[in-house]
Amino acid sequence: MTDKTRLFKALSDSSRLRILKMLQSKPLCVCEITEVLQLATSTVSKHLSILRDTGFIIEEKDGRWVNYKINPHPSDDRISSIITTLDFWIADDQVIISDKQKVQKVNRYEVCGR
Amino acid sequence: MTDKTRLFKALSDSSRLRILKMLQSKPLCVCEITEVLQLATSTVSKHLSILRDTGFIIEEKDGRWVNYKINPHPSDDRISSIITTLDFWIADDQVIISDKQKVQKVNRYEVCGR
DNA sequence: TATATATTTCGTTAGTTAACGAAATGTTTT
DNA sequence: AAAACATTTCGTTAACTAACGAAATATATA
Repeated sequence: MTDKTRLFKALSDSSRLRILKMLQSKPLCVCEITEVLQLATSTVSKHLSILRDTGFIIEEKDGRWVNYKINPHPSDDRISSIITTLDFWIADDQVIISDKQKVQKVNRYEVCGR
Repeated sequence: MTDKTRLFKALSDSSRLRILKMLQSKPLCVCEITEVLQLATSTVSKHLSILRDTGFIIEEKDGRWVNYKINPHPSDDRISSIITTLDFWIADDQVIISDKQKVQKVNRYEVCGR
């Protein structure tokens, strides 16, 4: 039963829901997500590892950056189901809308390494 | 965002998932659920209040018993969606199968008040 | 090779959650 | 009204989780 709850536990944190919704706009690196969420880098990295380990997202190394994006081919059908219905499940939330706007503007060359 | 995670938090506990699956077989009172899960009555009562408050189940007073059943008309469409796909999401788990067998046999007149 | 940058891992701390038993509440039966 | 039973509420404890900063790892650039 542990593995059954794991999936829901991954979705039980507002930061992780925000990350999933942000990644539905476009792939992002850790420091860009950190900038939007305003959390410590280590905290964001941990959230990303949880979403990756459950299969919601995948990572792609790009030089010194690690880009994360929505998993395009999850092995677990439940993951696909949740990802596709996520728009419906979390509709017009003010925080989510604000995040999406920030995602459009965020630039890793300006944001990172300060 | 708190209310967005609340729904997933409710599903993040194996006891609560077991309860939902049990109630898909038939309505049950607290002591019957307690007998199957082998937890303290107060613990089961707490789990049921969480599932009720999020809208997954409803309670119906029946004399000295309180029967719980799957909410037939949830106001939140996400609840309906989850309930209908719950069969698919948690398929052929050994604990769930065992629970369903126990649910068939359990009898409130034998189990309660010992 | 050394330095700067990006990310992960580790150890710690504060807040949250699930478990329990005891006490309180409510309902039925005597 | 009192006793019996079912359930909920309350207070406590142990386990879990998210947050952080510091240290470790990895890659790019000077």
